[in-house]
Amino acid sequence: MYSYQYPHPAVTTDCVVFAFDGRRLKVLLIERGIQPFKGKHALPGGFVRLNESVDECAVRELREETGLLVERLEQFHTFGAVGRDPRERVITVAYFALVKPERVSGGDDAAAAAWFALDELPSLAFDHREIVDAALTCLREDIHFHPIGFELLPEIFTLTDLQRLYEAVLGVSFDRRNFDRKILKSGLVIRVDGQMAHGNGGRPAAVYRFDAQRYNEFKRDGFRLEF
Amino acid sequence: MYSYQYPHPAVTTDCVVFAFDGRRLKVLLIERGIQPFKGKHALPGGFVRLNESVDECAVRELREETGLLVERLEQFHTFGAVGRDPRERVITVAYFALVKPERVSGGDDAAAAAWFALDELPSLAFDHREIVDAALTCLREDIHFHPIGFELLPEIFTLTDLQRLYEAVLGVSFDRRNFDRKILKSGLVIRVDGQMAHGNGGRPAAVYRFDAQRYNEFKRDGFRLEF
DNA sequence: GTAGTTTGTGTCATTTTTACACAAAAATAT
DNA sequence: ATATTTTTGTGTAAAAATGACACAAACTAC
Repeated sequence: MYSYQYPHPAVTTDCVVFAFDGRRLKVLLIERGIQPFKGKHALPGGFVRLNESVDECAVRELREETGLLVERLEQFHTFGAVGRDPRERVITVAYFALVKPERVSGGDDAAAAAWFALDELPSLAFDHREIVDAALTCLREDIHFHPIGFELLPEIFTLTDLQRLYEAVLGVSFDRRNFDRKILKSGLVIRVDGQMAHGNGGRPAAVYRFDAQRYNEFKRDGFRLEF
Repeated sequence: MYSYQYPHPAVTTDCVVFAFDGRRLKVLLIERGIQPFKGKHALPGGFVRLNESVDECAVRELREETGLLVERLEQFHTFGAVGRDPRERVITVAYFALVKPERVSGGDDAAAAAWFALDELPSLAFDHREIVDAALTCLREDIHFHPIGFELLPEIFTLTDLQRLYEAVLGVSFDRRNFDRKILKSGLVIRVDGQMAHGNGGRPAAVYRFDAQRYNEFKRDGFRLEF
């Protein structure tokens, strides 16, 4: 029993984990094992402990509930409406993460966790649908400033992969030649020699990797990819 | 006495209120009347009540402590490190607001509140310095997408005023003719006829006001002012 | 091998950006 | 009053970025 002179809300973290399967953005959801909303899908998350920072809580809860150990969790909004949890007053700090496709069906012990395409989300517990929508909005703004491909694509990729990612996130489509020109001019990607991407049902494509140094400069100074 | 089965942190809100005096950005601070950090300067803010949303708390606390009733408070980050308050575990949700200069030395009953230039901030209580810095970073990103001049400048203003605002926020300087051309082409401002801005020690300048409709379009669709 | 899919490649017109200088109007100093 | 200082108003030319656009080559699937 923990007593306070004034009433205290509970504080949780929730994580919206995005991945890209080459066509669509996906989100990692768990199935709730307890009431309320037992059996419904929800974002991985849980209560903040007093001896951990909120950021640490987000990382820990995500790992505990899905097996994913994520390098970077980006806090994007805190949801603090009255009544968003039927049990008690709960304020949740929401994070999003980007993971590479290697980890989507990977060896993580994500028994209860599963990926859902953004446009085929099941009904979610609490206000988690609103949280996912807010995360997506945030990602769409972020993509203008941060070269997020680094975190969502495999180590090596084709320019078409990168273009599909941008198109999926922003919901638009680009001219292939103009897109390539812009990306190449930025110096963000480096061509990987002696390798081609086969198996797409067409002419093999040149493969690229991100230039980590240039990538970090962009993260620091801002990156402007405007279409 | 309020008791819980598990320990709960306290949750507060803090507000970074920015104003622009024509030269520099200023921040509204209060002087703490109680321990801890009694006598030190701090951001206006306080504990979230269970019957109000976190957003409502931010508005209420700002009004109670400074007399300012702000139309829009923008939540930008939640600070959740362990030990950031010596009394107990406190997580704070931070907001920022922009106010017009009319309200800076205005009739608000802001007895204990005072404005400080950003580059002359006193030492602050808690981690509030870090919060101010984060707010400024956020404002610098925001200015690229939102025509914040509407909220920081008086109803009518000169293009030089607007340019000084951008220069103060971003810490750079622009060519006057190129700046004017870009602003005018955007259609964001409308010239106010029959009035000139005298008293600046030079040739009188044409005065402008924001086009509210165009302003709202920009807020919805995004606004790109790149220099 | 045939059809279908995907990649690689370049140019031109338009738009946008950047750099840059001097005269006019007012305030200030003498 | 007069001179000096400060601030505003105005245009152009070169460079860079953007957007539109088509066809041949390399592979896969059948």
